[in-house]
Amino acid sequence: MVQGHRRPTLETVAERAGVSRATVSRVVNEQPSTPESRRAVEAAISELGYVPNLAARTLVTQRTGLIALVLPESSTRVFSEDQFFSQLIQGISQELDEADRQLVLMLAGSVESRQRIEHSAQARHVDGVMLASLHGTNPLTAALVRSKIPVVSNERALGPVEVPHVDVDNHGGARAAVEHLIAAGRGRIASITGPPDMIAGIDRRQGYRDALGEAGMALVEATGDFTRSSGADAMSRLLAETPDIDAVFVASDLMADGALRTLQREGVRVPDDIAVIGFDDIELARQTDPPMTTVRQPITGIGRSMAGQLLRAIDGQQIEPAITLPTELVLRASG
Amino acid sequence: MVQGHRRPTLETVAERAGVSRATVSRVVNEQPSTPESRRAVEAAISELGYVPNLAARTLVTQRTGLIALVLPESSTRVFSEDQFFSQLIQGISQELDEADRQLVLMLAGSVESRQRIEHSAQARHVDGVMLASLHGTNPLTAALVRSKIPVVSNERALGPVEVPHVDVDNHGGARAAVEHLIAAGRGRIASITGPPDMIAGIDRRQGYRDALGEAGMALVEATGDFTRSSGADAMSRLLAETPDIDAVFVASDLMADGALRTLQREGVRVPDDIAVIGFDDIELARQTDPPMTTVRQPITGIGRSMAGQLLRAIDGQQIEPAITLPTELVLRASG
DNA sequence: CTGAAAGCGCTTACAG
DNA sequence: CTGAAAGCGCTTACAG
Repeated sequence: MVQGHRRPTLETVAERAGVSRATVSRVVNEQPSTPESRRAVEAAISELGYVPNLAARTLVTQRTGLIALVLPESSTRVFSEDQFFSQLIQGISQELDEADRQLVLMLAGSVESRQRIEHSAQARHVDGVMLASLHGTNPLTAALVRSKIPVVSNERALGPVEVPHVDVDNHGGARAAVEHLIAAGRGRIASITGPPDMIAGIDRRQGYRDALGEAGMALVEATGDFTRSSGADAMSRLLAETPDIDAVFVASDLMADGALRTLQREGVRVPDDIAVIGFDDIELARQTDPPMTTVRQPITGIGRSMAGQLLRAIDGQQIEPAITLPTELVLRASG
Repeated sequence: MVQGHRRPTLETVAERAGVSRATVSRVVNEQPSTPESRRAVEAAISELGYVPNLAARTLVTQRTGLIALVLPESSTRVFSEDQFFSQLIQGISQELDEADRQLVLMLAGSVESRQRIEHSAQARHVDGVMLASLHGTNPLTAALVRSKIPVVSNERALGPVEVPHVDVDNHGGARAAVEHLIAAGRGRIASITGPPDMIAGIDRRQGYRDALGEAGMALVEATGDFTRSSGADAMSRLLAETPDIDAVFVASDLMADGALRTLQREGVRVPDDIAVIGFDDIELARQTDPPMTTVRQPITGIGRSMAGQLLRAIDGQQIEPAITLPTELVLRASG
């Protein structure tokens, strides 16, 4: 491969191969051509080290090959220890890799960054946008939907705008966890809930409430924000206010780890005195003491599915307005 | 703002404002123009909702405004609970936001993805590349340096290639931690080290060795891979093989958390029986029981500095081949 | 300061 | 299947 002073263009390759630019373009884009010209072009390409210029291609095709993932930078969750976003990105990457698309990460922390993202979408700097855990009230969601760029979210929107989404059965998962506790004979079941302005917080709480309601049992709730320390604090409050509880359903594994640490410090035995069940099944759940019973959600699968849906939407296909992936109760020692 | 059927172009704006395309371009790019034409153009822009086409601009300026961050997807660290990458990204984003550049995330897991990244760099799909914790032997590093695209790494390369980097004083930080243990009267100090093929693992281990060597004390080492479970396992081995140790310097907070869990399970008191010091000072360090003494490294600062250096390199400026940021021993209860 | 014009590097009907 | 030509939407010397 010869390195010239400047990058070779289609023109250079055409000259070398003795064909027209159009023919080179067709070979590059794998369109029909005679074996001879294909061979000549391919030889020229590798001799010159030709790589197509993305900008030029984008200018005519109106496709950038870039897919944005918008994350709420300011959220305590993104940059907490929670593995949710890491796993989500992993799933998304797998799918985009296969489609030869490039992931672009955009953090929607400040007002300015939100405007930049909105701007990027309007200018079609990217072909489509994935929204992850933006609170439903975030103005960005509505703005993107309005701009008509293909969008997929990882949860249903809270506000009036409709946005296609891929989510898990938060309600059913929470309900299954609580029903398991009831079946195990637990009589006073509390819950450490997630933020009341996030779907994951709302739906899991509702699952807890519905399960207890059907059993005619009383609600005992403490609110957290999906961080470990909020779980630890919530557990302390529960212990102080309702010392007779014998089980806790915690809306995330990280909060459950915090709760377990509080219980351990207070000398409360798990699960003998109080059973604990988390939600997520991140790696941490296998490493707590005792290992954590939890509701597994297929985070990587959400990522793959979101990316797949978005790719189809960009392709002009009709996509389902909502996909709900199943959860699964994983029994370990804590509850 | 009027929404036409298709996006407005410079041409449309020029017509509406009654000036030439060149004048519109100059106003958009904040070049000198008379107040009157500026006003007319700005009015037309907002009426039409004009947003410049990135591809067209890139085609002529040869700048994309995109900056890549390449992460080793396969590494256990990226998608572990370790907050290192999250914080690094946060720092990078702050800096890029200010410069109005867009971050593009590229995961270098598979051979194919590495080739795609190399390809992207050659094709100048991005203006520059940041490398984070790619093992020095990774062929990608050399390939990028060869392609002459501006590159900055978060650690010095292990192989023969030189790459500008921003790192922390791993050696000095480790040394300070161990010297603190010695000064506190600990007589048999072990270390749980990081991977021997990563700079952070190598340098922190050397800092431990040098501090012990000067004090004439014997080395007691167990190797981990920066994950929590590897820290727990290494601690178990140390306890079994050298039960007389009274302190451990652990090369990362996450491994130190694993070690603390092992000690707690084994009924070993911290710091009374064994003192523990970690490295990183991520949020977790404040939440362990007891709270962790650790070596703080300014991860967000590394990100900002990397991005800053890269931006300067892209700008054609000469940048320093190496920047080393200081670490700081944070005293809490564990050691 | 402004406009006419060239050119960035591709793709894609349109003929042949 | 192939080539000549137009065009994607900008920026930027060059005159004036």
